Parts: sequence; C-alpha cells; structure tokens
Amino acid sequence: MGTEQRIFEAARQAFIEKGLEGAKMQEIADRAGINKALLHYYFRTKEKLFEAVTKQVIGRVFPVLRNMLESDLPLEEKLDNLIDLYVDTVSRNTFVPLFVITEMNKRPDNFLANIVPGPLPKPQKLMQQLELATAEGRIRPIEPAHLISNVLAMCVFPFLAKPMLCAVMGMDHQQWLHYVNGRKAEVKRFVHDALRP
Amino acid sequence: MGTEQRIFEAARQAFIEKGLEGAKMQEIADRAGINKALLHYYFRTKEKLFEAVTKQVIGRVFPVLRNMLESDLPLEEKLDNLIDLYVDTVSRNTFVPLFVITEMNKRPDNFLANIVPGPLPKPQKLMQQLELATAEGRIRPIEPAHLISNVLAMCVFPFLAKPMLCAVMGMDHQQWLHYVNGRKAEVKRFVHDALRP
DNA sequence: GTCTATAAAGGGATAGAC
DNA sequence: GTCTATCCCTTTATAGAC
Repeated sequence: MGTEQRIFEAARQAFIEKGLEGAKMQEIADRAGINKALLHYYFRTKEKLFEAVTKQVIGRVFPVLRNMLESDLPLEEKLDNLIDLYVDTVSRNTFVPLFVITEMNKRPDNFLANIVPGPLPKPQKLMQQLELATAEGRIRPIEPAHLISNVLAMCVFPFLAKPMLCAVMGMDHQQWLHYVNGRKAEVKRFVHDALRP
Repeated sequence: MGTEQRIFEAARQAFIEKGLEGAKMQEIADRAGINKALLHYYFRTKEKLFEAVTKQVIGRVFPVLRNMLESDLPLEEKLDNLIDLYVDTVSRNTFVPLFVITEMNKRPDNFLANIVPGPLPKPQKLMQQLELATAEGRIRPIEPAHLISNVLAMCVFPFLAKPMLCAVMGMDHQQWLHYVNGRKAEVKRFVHDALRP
C-alpha cells in the first residue's frame, strides 16, 4: 500500500472516530507511520484531506441504495436483501453511519452539491412495485418514503443507540449479542407484518 | 436569568451544534454576552462546562423513557404517547439526538457511570404488559428490546437522516413537510399492524 | 463578579536539507 | 518523496485591576 493510501486510511479512521476538529494532524501522521509534513505534501490542508475522506465514505452509501431501489428483484426480496446488507454492515461498524449522519447535517448544502456521487437513486422502480403490490392486494397502501425510512431506521438506529438501549433495557453483553443475532429476522418479520393488507 | 445560566445556555447551544472541539470558548462567551474569563470563573475548564451540558442534555432523555416504561397506561396507549412525544420533540430539534448519540458512543463508559441520572428505567412493567397482551392474543409475541428499538428508531432516525432521505427519494421541502405531517400516524399504524397476531 | 491583558500550550502549515 | 526544524496563528487558561 502506497504512502498516499496509508495516509488516507489513517485519516479515514481518525476522522470517523473523532470528527474534523477532534482528529489532529499529528495523530493521523502517527497512525500512517509517517511525518506530519507529508500529510501536507499529499493533501495540502486538513480541510482537503477531510473532504477526500468524506466523499469516499458517503459515496459508498448511495450506490448500495441505488442498486436496491433500481434492481429488478421482487419487492419482498428487495427489502429482505436491504435489511441483511444494512444490519450486517452497520453492526460491524457503528461509527461510519454516525459520521455520515453528522456530516450530512452539519453541512447539508455541501453534502448535496459536492459529496453525493453521480446520479441520484431513482425511486420510480420501487414506487411502481409498491403500486402494483398494492393493487394486487399483496400489501396495504404506504408511501414509499415512509416505508424506506422505516426499514433503514430499524436497521441502523439500534446500533447508534446501543448504549442507551442497553441501559434502558438493562441488557448486558450477552443479551446484546442475542438481540443482534435475532435482529435481521425480527426486522424482516416486522416489516412484512406491517405491510399485510 | 443569571450569568451562570446564560453561560450554560450559550454553551448548550454551541456544543450541540458543533461538538466539544468544534465549539470555541470565545464563541460561547459571545453568545452569552460576557467575557471569556467569566466562563472560567464559573466553570473552571472547557471540559467541565461540556460535562455539565452533557449531563443536562442526556439527563432529560431518560426520565421520558422511564415515565413511559413504568406508567400504568394500557400498552397501546403507551406506545402511541411515546410516538407522539418523540416525533414532536425530535422534529423540532434534530441536533439534540445527534449530540446524545455521539456522546454516548464516544465515551460509553463515562456515559453509564456519570451521565445517566438516578435509577435506570425498569422495563418489567412493559414486559408484563407485553406478556399479558400476547397471552390474550391481542398481539404477536415479540421481545421487548426489539419492540422498543423499532419504535424509537422510526421516531428518531428519519430526522437524523433527512438529507439522505430527501436526496434518495427526490423530496423537496414541500414533500418533506408532507412526510413529517403524516409521520406520527404512519408510525402508529406500522407498529400496530406489525403487532397483530 | 466582571473586565483587560497576557501567559502558555497546541496545532496547522511551510522552508529547506537530503 | 521524506524528513527536521520552525513559524505563527488560534485557543485555553490565568493574573490582576476595578
């Protein structure tokens, strides 16, 4: 792995853990095993380094959603795949969604203008499938935005809120693992049942 | 409002918007309409000021959940009240839950030891109600942790993810207001339907 | 209690040797 | 490309007058 790549990876970890102001250039240099001056040689300023990281991290979120929304899979399969994918990904890496959400909200203008890569996902395909499934009586009517946000919420939020959830429910580590272990099946069932006509 | 209170309010706003490292003491002093030195007179250090804010902000979250979990209301009413309360609160103030979640995850040890106020909520009451409702055939069996996390997720997450949701679904401001307007009813219905036996 | 002035440390950025 | 040394601005924190 080249120097630039090592720097980028070090910066990625540091910024995701501590944010723009929280992560220090010295720390990033240490993690990369190089000198502070080299950071500036490759990325000029801290802001530019941060922007590079932001673009890459946020840029990976959208293609996943795009693939899901625009694929030709049947509706039910599509939702199940999305749930599997997001619960697996987020459970292994809580700080990435937290980073994405923080950045989106701190600079929403910059987010839309410079960060989101390429064409936006087109929800038309999903909307057609929902309309068809509704017309056929397979599901109850629901607005696509509500459905999508419900599914994403149940996949992502519990891992963001883990400390609170454990505290409120009095869960220890074992119980948390049990919870995570059953999470995908539970969300699938919850969504499936909620959509029954 | 006394000086200490004005400082605290200014710090609260600044820290919630920009985080510990992002907010500067000078900015807090300006917001409070006083001098930088006074911040240290009242709160010694930035860390202590931040901790005071953190305790207050996070401390307000738990009593709400406690009241809900331990109240004597019927199960369905309890859930509906929780949904009303959280959607209303979060929709008016997105950055508070983001602040709470960030702090919880950055220092989970400190969170449990020093931040959570008083006795933890006891979920026994809710668990009894769930068991009873299940036994009576009013709802399907579901683990309390899954139910609570599903409800909280659907109330809170969409407001955290608003920029992404708007981008992915191609929603403009009008459509967002429409979405928010129907949110409470939609979540209630979703939960209600998902729990049908 | 509140201010001005200033110390002390931290951290981003650059110059210049190799 | 990579390093050492250093500049210099920002920011936290304190001293001391009022």
